[in-house]
Amino acid sequence: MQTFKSSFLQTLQERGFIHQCSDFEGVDALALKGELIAYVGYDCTAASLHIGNLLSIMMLHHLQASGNKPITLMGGGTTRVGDPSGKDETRKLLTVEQINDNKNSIKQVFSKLLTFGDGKTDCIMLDNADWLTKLNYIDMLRDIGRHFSVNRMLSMDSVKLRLERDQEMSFIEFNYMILQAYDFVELARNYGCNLQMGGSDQWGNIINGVDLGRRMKNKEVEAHQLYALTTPLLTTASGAKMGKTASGAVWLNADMFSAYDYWQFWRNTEDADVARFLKLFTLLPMDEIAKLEALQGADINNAKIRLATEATALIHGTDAANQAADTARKTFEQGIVATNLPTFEYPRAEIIGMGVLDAFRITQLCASNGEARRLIAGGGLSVNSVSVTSHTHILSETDIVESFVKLSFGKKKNALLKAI
RNA sequence: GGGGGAGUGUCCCGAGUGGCAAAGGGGGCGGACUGUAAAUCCGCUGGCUACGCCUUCGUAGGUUCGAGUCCUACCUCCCCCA
Repeated sequence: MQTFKSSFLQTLQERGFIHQCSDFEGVDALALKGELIAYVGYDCTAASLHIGNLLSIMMLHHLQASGNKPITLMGGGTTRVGDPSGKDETRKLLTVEQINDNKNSIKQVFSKLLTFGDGKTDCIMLDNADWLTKLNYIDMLRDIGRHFSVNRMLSMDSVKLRLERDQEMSFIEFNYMILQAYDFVELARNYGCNLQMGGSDQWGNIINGVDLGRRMKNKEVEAHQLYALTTPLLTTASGAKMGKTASGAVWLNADMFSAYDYWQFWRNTEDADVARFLKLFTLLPMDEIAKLEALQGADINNAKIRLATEATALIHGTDAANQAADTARKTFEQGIVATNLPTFEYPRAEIIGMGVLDAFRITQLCASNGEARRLIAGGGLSVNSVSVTSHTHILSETDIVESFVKLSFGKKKNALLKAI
């Protein structure tokens, strides 16, 4: 454990953000003077960022809060190439249109946690398509390519692992690290950027940028020392990768993952992870987290509720977070029908006489009749909190309580049929 | 260019003798126990108008009462030689 002088590194350290750094002292000195200009790059492979990316956004937030300048870099150019890090197979190449759509869709999240503008510590957003697409192949080989040793590139994890597993690695992907390294130098040159942060899987790519900066400095480019800082890979205490659920990733955009589901995701955190996540994913002061951390047994649930509400508020706003907390309390603790569950309206006459299989399919709780049948056989479906015992059950007048029928899939997924 | 090998249940890995809706894992989901946790145990993990029918083993044909399994061509990938 080292001690840092700057509040930036102190904060990152006590909250558990730090995995590796190329030079702690150098970063500490810059941070102390408020002269850090740090960037994180974001892939545009999906229409939303997910909680894996959230870690680095939080880091940028702490950076800004400590008086330094953050840069968010959209990978409009690099996404056209595809990052091979941590992937077994080549991903399908996205079209330029898809990438642009994704880029626009992703952008909205940053303003929740970062202040943009023209001021000294205001965040700026850039897109590496602006310079990467203008590169000339021969010039690039001469100016940048000569600084890269293929011997070394082959030894990078992102390449080596592919080769060891006999997995295909195309030339386009092989170039990814060069482009990312170039990004760093480009940002250093034009924006004074001096630090790149990212997940631990990005270490190799980031270091390449640092090295490129040094090599070019000796030659033609007026550049300053560049630094690298990475966060640990996020896993749950039981070792599973963070952020994957049955339906896929935990997205940050509300239209892809509702505030309620997002709240639920954090609410279902394992006991052993609560303190760690409070530090990483909320802005609660450390002494308050210490109090929550001290809770034992079933009281840990209070800490989880706090975690869920705080984390949801950061991304979806305080109102949405409180509403999600409220819905959860009614649904789970009081068994009351909360009306902001997913609701599907149908004429009263149609609901009466509707088969349960249809009802669960219509409300999208079950994907097929077969799935509904299986779950009924296993006691997993219920109507108005009463377990359904037969797949031939027909909804009747008595199932409609104050014009609602509450359908539940397991204990955690609910939907309402509303009679109109 | 020559020789050898591989592609299996649309989540992944992986058995598979001509009778196969296809072994076994992992993951996921549901149930029990709990605290909306973890661990553990049990069940499920192609579709349907459902004791029956339809669609699935790289693609397209063929042999056969019957093909994941045999034959032919093609596609993709890997290894060795040049």
